[in-house]
Amino acid sequence: MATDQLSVVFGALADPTRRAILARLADGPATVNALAEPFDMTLPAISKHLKVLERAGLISRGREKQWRPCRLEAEPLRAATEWMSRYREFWESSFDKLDVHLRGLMKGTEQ
Amino acid sequence: MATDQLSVVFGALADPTRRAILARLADGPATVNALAEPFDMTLPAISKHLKVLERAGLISRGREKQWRPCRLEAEPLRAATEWMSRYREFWESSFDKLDVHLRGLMKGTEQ
DNA sequence: GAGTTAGTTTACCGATCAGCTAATTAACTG
DNA sequence: CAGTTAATTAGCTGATCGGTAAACTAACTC
Repeated sequence: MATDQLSVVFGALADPTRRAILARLADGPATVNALAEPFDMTLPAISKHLKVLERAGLISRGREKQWRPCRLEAEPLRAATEWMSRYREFWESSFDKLDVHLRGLMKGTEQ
Repeated sequence: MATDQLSVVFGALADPTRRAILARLADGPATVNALAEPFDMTLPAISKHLKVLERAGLISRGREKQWRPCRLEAEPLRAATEWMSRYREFWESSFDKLDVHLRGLMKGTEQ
């Protein structure tokens, strides 16, 4: 996968297990075992998913005794949302959609 | 990659070439060759990227003489944005961030 | 029909991904 | 210290990804 920030974030979100982990963390920090519990998957697999999320900046990890609690870091989602917001006008209404389309045509013909 | 709609959309966005193609299509429909022009990449490579975008529902393709014009279909971005909006409160302000964190702790201790 | 333009398909390649098992590290507990 | 709990690392596998070159299809043009 590409290594630019946006690609890494979108890539991290492109997996239902990882999205579910983020959803769980929205309720507060959790240990790796707690995060793994709902999934029919080994702990190393979860550990890898967490590493992907960490690389994307979507979680951070602490140290507390023998636990490494994970916490949600939503900041990268701001950049991702901002990128998508550029296209908002295209889905907000069919009117906008037509409007944008016509503007595109006008630009193409230099009028 | 997982085959659920959200994963396919996020996966399609996790590549700078594909995001650039979408940006180009925001200015209006374009042929495959026109889309390929800015990239130092062969046509089959672009063709594959377009297939990924099409599978995600982010573009549609027509037929006009010997051309297959691509057009932006931003609707899937609505669902993606909606999914992310759940986390908006986590990045909007540090106050909200603290607030949400405290709510999480309270939930954890059953108070 | 021959040639050209637009694009896709096929087959291949090396790299990365998502999962597993087994082994290892780190910290607590008796 | 021995044992347990929490989590990571290492090494393997099969599948997918992103790219290529070569061959092919489809439609237009002379």
